[in-house]
Amino acid sequence: MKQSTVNFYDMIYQVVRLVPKGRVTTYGAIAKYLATGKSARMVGWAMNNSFNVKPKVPAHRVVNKIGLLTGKFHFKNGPDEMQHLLEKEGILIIEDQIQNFEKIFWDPTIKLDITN
DNA sequence: CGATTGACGTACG
DNA sequence: TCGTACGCCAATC
Repeated sequence: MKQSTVNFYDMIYQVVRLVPKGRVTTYGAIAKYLATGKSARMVGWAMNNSFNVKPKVPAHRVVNKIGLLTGKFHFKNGPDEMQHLLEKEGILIIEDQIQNFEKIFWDPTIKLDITN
């Protein structure tokens, strides 16, 4: 394990934890925020490892660019858990796709959002 | 050590 | 508008 890689993952975890309740962000947004640019895949890879990290990361608030719950199958509690958690936060999901995604989307780059 | 895969994203047809 | 191809970068096989 290289320290640089650990640091990279740690940054991702911190960003995900900053996502407010009832809001979601995307892998690409996080990757861009970390200046990794096109390496959005690495963000997803970090999420996979996030289950082994403490405190645990709310990975259910991270979806792909179109607001699709692509990573729900990776959840330890089962794929339905991710959608359930999001719905519990007030997010409506239909066919694994977040409704009003643009409205609840939280960009880490902004991070100062007033709409709350 | 080389080939394959993957919780993504963009480009192209 | 939808499906396919390719690029990124690390981890795994």
